[in-house]
Amino acid sequence: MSFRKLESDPYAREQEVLALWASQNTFKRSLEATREGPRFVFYEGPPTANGRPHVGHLVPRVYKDLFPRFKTMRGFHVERKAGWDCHGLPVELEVERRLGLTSKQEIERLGLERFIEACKSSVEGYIRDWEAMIRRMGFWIDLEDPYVTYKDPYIETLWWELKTIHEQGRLYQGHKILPYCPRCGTGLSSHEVAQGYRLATDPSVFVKLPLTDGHAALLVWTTTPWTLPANVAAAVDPLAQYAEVEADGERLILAASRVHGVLGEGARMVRQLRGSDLVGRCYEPLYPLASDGAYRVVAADFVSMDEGTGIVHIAPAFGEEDHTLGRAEGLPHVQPVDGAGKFTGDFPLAAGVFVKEADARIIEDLAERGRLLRHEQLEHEYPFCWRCETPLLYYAMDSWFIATTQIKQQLIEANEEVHWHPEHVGRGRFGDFLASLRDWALSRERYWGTPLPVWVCDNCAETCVIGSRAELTQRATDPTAAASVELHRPYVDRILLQCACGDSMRRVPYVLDTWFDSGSMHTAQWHYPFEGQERLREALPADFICEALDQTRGWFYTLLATSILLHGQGCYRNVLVTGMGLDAQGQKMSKSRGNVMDPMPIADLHGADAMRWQIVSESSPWSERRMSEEAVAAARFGMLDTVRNCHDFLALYATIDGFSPDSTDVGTPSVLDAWLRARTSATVARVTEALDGYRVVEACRELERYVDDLSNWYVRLSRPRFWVEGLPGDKRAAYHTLHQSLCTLAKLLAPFTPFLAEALWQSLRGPAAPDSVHLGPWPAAEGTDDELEHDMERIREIVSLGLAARNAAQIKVRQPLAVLYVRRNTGDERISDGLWELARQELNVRSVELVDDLSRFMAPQLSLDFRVAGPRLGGAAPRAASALAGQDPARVWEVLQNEGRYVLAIEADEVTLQSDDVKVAWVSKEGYEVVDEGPSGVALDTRLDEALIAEGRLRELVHRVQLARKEAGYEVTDRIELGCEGMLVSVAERFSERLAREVLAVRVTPEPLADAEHTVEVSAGSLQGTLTLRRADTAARLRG
RNA sequence: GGGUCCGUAGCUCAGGCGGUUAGAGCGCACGCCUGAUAAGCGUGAGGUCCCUGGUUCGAGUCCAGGCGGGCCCA
Repeated sequence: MSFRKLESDPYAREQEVLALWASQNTFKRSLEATREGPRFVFYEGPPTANGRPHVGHLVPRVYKDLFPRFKTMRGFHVERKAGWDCHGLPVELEVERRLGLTSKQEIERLGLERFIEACKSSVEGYIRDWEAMIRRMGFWIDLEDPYVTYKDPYIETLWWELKTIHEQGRLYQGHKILPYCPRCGTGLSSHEVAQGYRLATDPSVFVKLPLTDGHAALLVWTTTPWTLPANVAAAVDPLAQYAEVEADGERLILAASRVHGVLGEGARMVRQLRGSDLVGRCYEPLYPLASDGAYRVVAADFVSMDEGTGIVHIAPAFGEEDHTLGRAEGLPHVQPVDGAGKFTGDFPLAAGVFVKEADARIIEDLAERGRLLRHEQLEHEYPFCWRCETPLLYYAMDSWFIATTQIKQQLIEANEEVHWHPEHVGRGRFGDFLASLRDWALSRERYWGTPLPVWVCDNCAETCVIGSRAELTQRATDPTAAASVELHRPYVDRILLQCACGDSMRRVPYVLDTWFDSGSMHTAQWHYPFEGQERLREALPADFICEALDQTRGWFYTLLATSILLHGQGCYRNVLVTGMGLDAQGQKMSKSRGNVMDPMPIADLHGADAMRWQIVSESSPWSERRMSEEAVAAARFGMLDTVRNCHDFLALYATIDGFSPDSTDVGTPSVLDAWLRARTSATVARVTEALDGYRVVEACRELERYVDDLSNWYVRLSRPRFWVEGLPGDKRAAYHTLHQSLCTLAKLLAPFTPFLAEALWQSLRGPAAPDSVHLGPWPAAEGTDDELEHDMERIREIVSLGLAARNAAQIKVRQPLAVLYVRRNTGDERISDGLWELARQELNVRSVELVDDLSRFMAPQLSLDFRVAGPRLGGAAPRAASALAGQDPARVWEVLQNEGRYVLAIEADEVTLQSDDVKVAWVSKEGYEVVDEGPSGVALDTRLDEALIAEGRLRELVHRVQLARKEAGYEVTDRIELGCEGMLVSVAERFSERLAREVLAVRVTPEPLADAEHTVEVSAGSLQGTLTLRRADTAARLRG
């Protein structure tokens, strides 16, 4: 058994650990080892395989690795199946860019086969990038058996799901107004639209609609002038007050409450009328595109009085409320815009022009015809396509829906059972979303996605939903082709089904919203129900899922919705929501902003562990975090290197002494050892409790405090114990304690920094121990001792005050002092001698004494408080002040304390001072240095006598020799011969034995060595002279 | 406009049952230590706890309103 220093280069260290894990198959074995344990079910939220991973993606992934590792060490079986989300518009867009395509027409011209295959290879490429990142970062997830949403078995499960939903009567085809991307040529679901709201500048126009029966015109307002050609009605609130006013010689009608806001002071009231008075009246169309029944005033309940004119322009083709109203009112449907968002020939003024670009032309036309009151620019939030940034249009479209509103109550109830971390996401953001739930618009008119398994008869319009490949084969006109067809467009589109009517059925041209793919992973990852029935039963619901906040309406929702639909229950118990990863400037990291950071170079420079530690220790999972190389470096040097140093300290001496961790002789533990054991146990307890409650930062803070105590107290104070020759009981105890502590620390760090933990473990473990820290059990908290922890804290406080006193007195620690007086605090009596001894050593004082108060080490300094005494004494105040300065302050203070007053003689006069006339400042008396900080105070005796000075010189000399040894490059075990000269001789002779022992000198001579290997001049105060050194074995060789 | 979180030292963040003098780490300054040495320790400077008002003997903390920022929704 031999210890070695840990590799200090993070890259090299982590590569060694990765190689170890690979060769020993550690991850798989950790799963096998827990096979019989209780399950802790984890679901992997599949990364979208459409971009390289950046550091922002690391945030949830660190937690997704941390908790499974923790639970595994706690004995749970934590299966971790990887997953890849492969379909969707983003993939298509990327491929379009790569192939230089810009529209659906071009894709179809190219041929769907080539397009789909390009999508496939694009996805595969990104999966490989992700795999490389996951491996490098040490994330343990089974990459060899992932679920892949574009593979046929996965799709087959989705088909089964849709058929099941269809059989529940919850899959329907509807005609609804949907946000539509004219560039992508497809409608978007509400959660997709949610991704793309942005501040935009649009025209804001007020348009006049002259009534046919009178001289006034209705005033309407819109921010989408391009919808005006499709106007067929104007809606008013029948219960609201409207006003006919005259402004600039025109008669206008608008809501009474809007007159001031829209027209300002200049409008003159002509008459008041109710909204219901207007209903049914007709107006001159702006563009006469509609047939009968249009261009009239209708009543509606959604008319807002907060903005606009209180009269709403109605275009049923372009608004959901308009559409509903249009149906109810029997208004004609005017649709002058085609699928690409361009005006058709029905509207010659702007035929072929993209609607948003036609705004200016329409405004100009209306102005020329005197129909425009005014127009301006308005900044507001407007939805854009979340991938291609094209402004969305609201369009009446055919679409397939899942009637999720039917299961709204179940969703809400299931959500109440979920433990959200933080709680407010589940309550607020997610809860609100469920409360205002809408049906799920499922279909997309695209190519790279799960095909909607719906076939419709060409002849009789019979509809058929297919739920499996077997069913497809059975119903197909060509069963052989159907049996092996790839379940993607265009291949599957070629499969025709036999209709009962004798004609053939054709698949509808839609693919699914990709969120249905990933949201179905609880079921589709097992290819259920065709396979994996047992596994589904075991793994529903998940105990733990974790993704970033932006998944709230995405994955978190679609998982829950499909689970309720298919299994009648929710599918996750704990959700840990992480904040977004921002760049160093606080900007959200995104491809379009161009501020993404590649994790790999940072990992190679500072280590995956440092990145992991930085992420988990800095702030709570759900807070946003700025990612930067500097922050990672800080984690590395602040925490990880401190741990490494503690280990290397042990390794240095353990190697010299041949210490074996397996020896059963634990030596004779000191109070310091007892304290570290107690401290370790307390840390285990606190870290465990914090992780059980998903409070990660709290766990990290505990570990940081512990590592600080270990390094800056235990190791520092224990150093002399390791310098002793041989292996006495105290030294063995120190080895055992430090070794045990580091082993426990390795286990505690394993979920956080798995590489460093493993490297520690490999160095420290005995032959009987598990061959990976990740295969070992989580440590148990045994033997805490609150009283001892508390006493040590008190000792550290006293040491800190004592050092502050030395600092103030400017006496270095190397100079021994006689005594430190400590003002007694409650509980100080019970502190053991061993602890007091630590304080003596650390402060280099002969004794530490408890006293009841420190006043005898201090003297008062008195001065007149002019603010109090001035008004009372008037002109006498300055003379009183100088008289006071001439008194003995101690006596004045005593009298003031005892009698409350002091009589000052000033020339022939006398002045009586009261207690509050005098300001007092306490200063240390000559020969003492007092540091008093509220409840704790100490007084250091700074007086030196001959013996102390001599001791100080010895310490100085030892220090100089040690420095010289180091400069000479000697090993810590090398014996030396030492030659002293000049004023060093007297010190060396007086303390020859101690000097020799402390610097490992076999011989100390009172003159310079003749054949010295190293010579240094010493000049430290009165200590002047030359030191000469030579290694003893060199000396022996020379003599021999 | 609605929901939600956040605003504390130069930076990153704790604290948040109301209670002496508001903390930590990093950075900075000064010093110490030197057999962990490309380490370690101490001390110090540095704060309008976003603002305004309220409750209270007392508010960083509770309440109301506002300002600023993030995310989500409309």
